[in-house]
Amino acid sequence: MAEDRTTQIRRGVVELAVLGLLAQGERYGSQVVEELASQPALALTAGTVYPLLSRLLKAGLIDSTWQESPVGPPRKYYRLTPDGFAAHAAQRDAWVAVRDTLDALLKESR
Amino acid sequence: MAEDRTTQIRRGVVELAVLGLLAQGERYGSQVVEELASQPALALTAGTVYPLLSRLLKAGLIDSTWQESPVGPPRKYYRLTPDGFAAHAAQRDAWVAVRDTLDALLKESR
DNA sequence: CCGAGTACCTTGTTACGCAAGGTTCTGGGT
DNA sequence: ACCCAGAACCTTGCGTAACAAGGTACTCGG
Repeated sequence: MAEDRTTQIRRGVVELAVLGLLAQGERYGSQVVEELASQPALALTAGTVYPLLSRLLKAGLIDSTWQESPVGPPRKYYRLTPDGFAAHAAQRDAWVAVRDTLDALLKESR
Repeated sequence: MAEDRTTQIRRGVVELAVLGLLAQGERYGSQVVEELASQPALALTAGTVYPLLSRLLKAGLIDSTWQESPVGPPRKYYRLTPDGFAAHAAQRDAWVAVRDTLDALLKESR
């Protein structure tokens, strides 16, 4: 496959994106996929999101409950735990630090 | 090893950081390591930088020449090729897109 | 009762970040 | 002459993540 180097930039930011989304309120899996896939700069797929949700569940940063759907199979809703909110805050701070550092570095090379 | 989740945020951004640094002018390996290690938000080590430089060399994004050092063994200076400058510009654009998308997403959850 | 649509998740590949280890070269001290 | 400290280079091995592709299950309409 051709190497899409810009893909690399997305790496490491995905988890924060999911935490940020769930910090706004609970969502079910496909919904998370849909919202993140609709952002061209992120372009996430189900194959990325579901394993990530599993990992966050196992880490105790989110939990989930099944709820009926009016139009199809039941949906698994995910929401942040207290640990999840803490992780979200910590990662957001780390993000800001990296963002500012990189922006400063790129500014020099204009 | 304990999981440093903030490490993940650095992922994918390292290459752009090196390209950005070399876009400012040529540098030798240890110098790149030093400058990037001194940024707490990046905290890169030699074990990360050298393999990355090798990869960039092989990809033709940078090239290198040996130069004498006044104080020790010779130094290998790296600089961007035309392809490297193009990659730098492309990745910078991708970075801006991801950065803005993520910032917008995080803003919602305040 | 079967196909279309919705929703869930797993498997396999590839590649990266990083710690740890290892080599080579230079100059200074004895 | 010799050795050692230090500067500079790079490689190996491990863990983990992103993603494509594939697979399962439930619901409803015809």
